[in-house]
Amino acid sequence: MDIRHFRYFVTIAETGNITKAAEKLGMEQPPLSQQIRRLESSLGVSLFRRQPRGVSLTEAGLALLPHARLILDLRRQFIEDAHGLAQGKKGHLRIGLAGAVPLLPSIPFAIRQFSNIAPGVTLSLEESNTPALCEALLSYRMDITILRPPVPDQANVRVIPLLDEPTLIALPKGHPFTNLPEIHLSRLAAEPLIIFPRELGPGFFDAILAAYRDAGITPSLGQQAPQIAGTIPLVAAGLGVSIVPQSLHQLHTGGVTFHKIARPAPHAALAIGIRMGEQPPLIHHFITVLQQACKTHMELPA
Amino acid sequence: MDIRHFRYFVTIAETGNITKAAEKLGMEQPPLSQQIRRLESSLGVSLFRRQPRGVSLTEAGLALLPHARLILDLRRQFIEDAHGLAQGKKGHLRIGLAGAVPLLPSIPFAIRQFSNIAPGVTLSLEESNTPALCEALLSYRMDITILRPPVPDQANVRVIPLLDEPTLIALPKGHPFTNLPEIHLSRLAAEPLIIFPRELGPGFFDAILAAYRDAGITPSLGQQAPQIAGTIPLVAAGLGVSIVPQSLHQLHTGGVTFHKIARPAPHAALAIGIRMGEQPPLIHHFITVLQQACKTHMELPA
DNA sequence: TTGTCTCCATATATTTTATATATGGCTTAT
DNA sequence: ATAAGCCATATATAAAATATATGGAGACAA
Repeated sequence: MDIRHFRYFVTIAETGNITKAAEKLGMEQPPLSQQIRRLESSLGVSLFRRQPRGVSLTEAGLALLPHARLILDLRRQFIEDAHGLAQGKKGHLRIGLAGAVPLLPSIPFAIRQFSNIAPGVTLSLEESNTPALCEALLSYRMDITILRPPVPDQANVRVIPLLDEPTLIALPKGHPFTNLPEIHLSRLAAEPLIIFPRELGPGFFDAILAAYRDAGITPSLGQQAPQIAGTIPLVAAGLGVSIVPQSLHQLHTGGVTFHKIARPAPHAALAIGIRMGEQPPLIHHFITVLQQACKTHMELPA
Repeated sequence: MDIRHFRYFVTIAETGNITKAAEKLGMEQPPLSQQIRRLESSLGVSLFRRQPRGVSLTEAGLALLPHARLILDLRRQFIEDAHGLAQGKKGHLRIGLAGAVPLLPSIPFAIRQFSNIAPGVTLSLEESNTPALCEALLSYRMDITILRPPVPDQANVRVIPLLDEPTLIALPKGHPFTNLPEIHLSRLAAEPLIIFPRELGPGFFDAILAAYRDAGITPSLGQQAPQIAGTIPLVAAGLGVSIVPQSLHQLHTGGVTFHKIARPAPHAALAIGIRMGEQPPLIHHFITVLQQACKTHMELPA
């Protein structure tokens, strides 16, 4: 009982004539006769009545015909689904986002755009830190990530630069520098720096430290926040200042003001991370949409 | 994309290990690897990720797996249905009944009993005259008939005697003979005989005529009724008398009384009619139930 | 009725296809 | 470092479906 047999059965039932059915099936009559007989004997039922001018369905055949059609239909659907998945028109994408990435307008924009373009694709989003994202990626719990380079194992994760986000200084409300149009890092020498821990975001951490160094000072490290957005409440509490990606200015939690940084200012790099060597069409599409969105969306009002 | 491939796919997905899956499938590992690779290339999707310690489903594979399971299930159901049909446990039976047969208690009784025994079988009933039943039988519009022999083409219809039903005389209400315990046919010589036309029921017709002849008289033929039960209103209208199968006494249409016939009395023979040479289990079962019901149900109160 | 035509069944040969066997390479575990 | 597990490849074998050739039974027309 193979797919082939279902097709034979249905075609013969439709033509009522083994010879013509064979022609329709692109084969000769004897093998078709043989296969149908074999099918009937294996099922233990006669599907057709052999008549002088052709064949006609028996009661059993009539009863089973819709069932056979259904199976053929489902098989066709299966194959179509597979092709859809192959072309990235259908499927599911598990997206991992580094801290505060959803606050960056171009990312949600790109995601919305992608779901419009590929309505057959379902998405799931998860926010985490860069090392955890890499691990999830490599253990196939995620399909694509937007992270803050560098990544722990360059060998297995392919990193595609996406954009460089400017950073802002976050000051507690009422801080003396609040009125300055832009602040040079050197003026922060005396303030404890609240920062996202290096092990959770080495790229961002190092960029900030490098900027301090370029400004000729060494920051006094204050408390650490387990998430990038978590630095804001600490600043609001007066525990120090922080350097954060520009997108965080969208967090309208009272008690904190954001300020431009005079050059040299650190940048928060964002990149796409995918498994090395892989690039299914679904992921490829998504990357294209992301890059496009980041190019056209040169947004981020200060 | 064959049934086999679906099974391979599902089994590998379940074991996560091609070698073990092959064992489970009763085959060796290389052909299984080969078939899955062929399947993947024909679908254009990778179903599995080859990993050092086995294989794991890709997103596409995960998405397609339930679909494959469904198809395998439906195929199994198909085969089970076919076997059910083969054994007469499932299916449909188109039953043709000669005129007034449903009035005979043992027939509906048998039908009810059969639907209890074989709940998977659906039944359809149709009442018609014997020649029409035979034709429907031979053109496969019916599967089994209960008719009044003889039948037109003995060659193609197999007739299995079922029972001999006594007949009654139907008199218009108030007829002088109404009070007699039983009536000899000879006393009906003067009464027009309302009868079911010979072309629609030769067996019954001839049996009545033979009884008249045996009684030494010739009936004066009155109006004909297109159905056996149709004779009753004609009798009630005073157009004559009629000889009817005993079961018709159940028709409580006013204006007619039924009376025993003194011997020699005609009998209305009932028989099962099926297509010559065929006897699917479903029909065989039904015949058995019918015969049993007619034996135990030696009913028919006068 | 006879001849012819249509259509299915059977028999044999051929080809295709799947499978088994043997082996190699890669990765993980001990 | 060595062994074990697992998948891939190559070749050979076996099984299967199919094509070709032919026969037979019934239907239809003359």
